[in-house]
Amino acid sequence: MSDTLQLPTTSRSLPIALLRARERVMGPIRSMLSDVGITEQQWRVLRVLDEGGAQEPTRIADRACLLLPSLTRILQKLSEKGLIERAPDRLDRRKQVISITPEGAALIEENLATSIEIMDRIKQEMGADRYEALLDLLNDLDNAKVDM
Amino acid sequence: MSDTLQLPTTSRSLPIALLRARERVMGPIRSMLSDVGITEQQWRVLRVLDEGGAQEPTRIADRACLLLPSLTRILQKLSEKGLIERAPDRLDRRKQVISITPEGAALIEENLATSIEIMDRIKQEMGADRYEALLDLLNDLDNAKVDM
DNA sequence: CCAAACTAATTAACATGTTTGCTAAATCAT
DNA sequence: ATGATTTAGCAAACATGTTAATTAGTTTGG
Repeated sequence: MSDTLQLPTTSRSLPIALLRARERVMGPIRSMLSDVGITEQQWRVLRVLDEGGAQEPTRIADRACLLLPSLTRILQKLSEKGLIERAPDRLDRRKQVISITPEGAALIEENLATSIEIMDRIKQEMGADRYEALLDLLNDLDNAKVDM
Repeated sequence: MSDTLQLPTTSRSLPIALLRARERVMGPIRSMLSDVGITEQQWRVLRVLDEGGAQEPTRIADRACLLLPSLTRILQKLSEKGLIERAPDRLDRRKQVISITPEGAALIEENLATSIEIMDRIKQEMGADRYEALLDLLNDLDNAKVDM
């Protein structure tokens, strides 16, 4: 397909452009994860636990960009799979402490390289400088105050 | 845990950066739409129909970035609300033709200005040049071939 | 012509997104 | 202290995301 003089409207719509870009990135990652039998969100939770150590659900939700009700269900699934464990917090009985099991850590270990490869392919395809520029702009947008 | 393989921190992780940026943009838009009683996806479908005229579900799904099974349910809801209408395609009886009703068009009319205002605020906050650069990079990413 | 392959749309099943409300526990204010 | 407020987490309800299977209609190849 040759270049068009005018891009379709949807391409200049920020919400849709963000949606499409994310789908493009997540496609290969999701296909990797489906081979392992976990979802994208379950993967994010395991990574947060692997990197940040045992922590409470509220903190996990913040780091993994999940709402607490979603996380509640995800933790139940991960617990059933034997990939995480739960323990009560002794100082604050409202809280729990979630930790990754050896099985969970092994799953991360086995798939980390592939995950990095996928992101590197995208980086190469876009060019490293443009890739970094995109990350900068996305963080800018996240830090923008859009409320009145 | 091995330290030779290190994924980027969340702010330099493209999937998470895309997720956060999108949440930032959609927050105010969702709050506008909840006042009207429709969801973000229902709004996208109505806008596609308003802009592109009557068309078939497959085309709507492509333009609104929705999977066909999701769209099927959304069209049912919009039909119940009286915002769209369905008609059979005379040339190909597998197809339908979906069109927006006057009520649906009125809903768009009443909220488009607010929607544009929200995006303009974000554009101002980021700076117009950076906003446009972001859209360009997102489209780049969408056009990148990440499959092998 | 006709069986095979394909296409459009739907349905089903499971997981998550999102809002709301609830319970229990901790903190605050007077 | 103690009533009001806040915080942590869970559950329910509804909508969408995602994959697989299904139905009905159309096109293709021999």
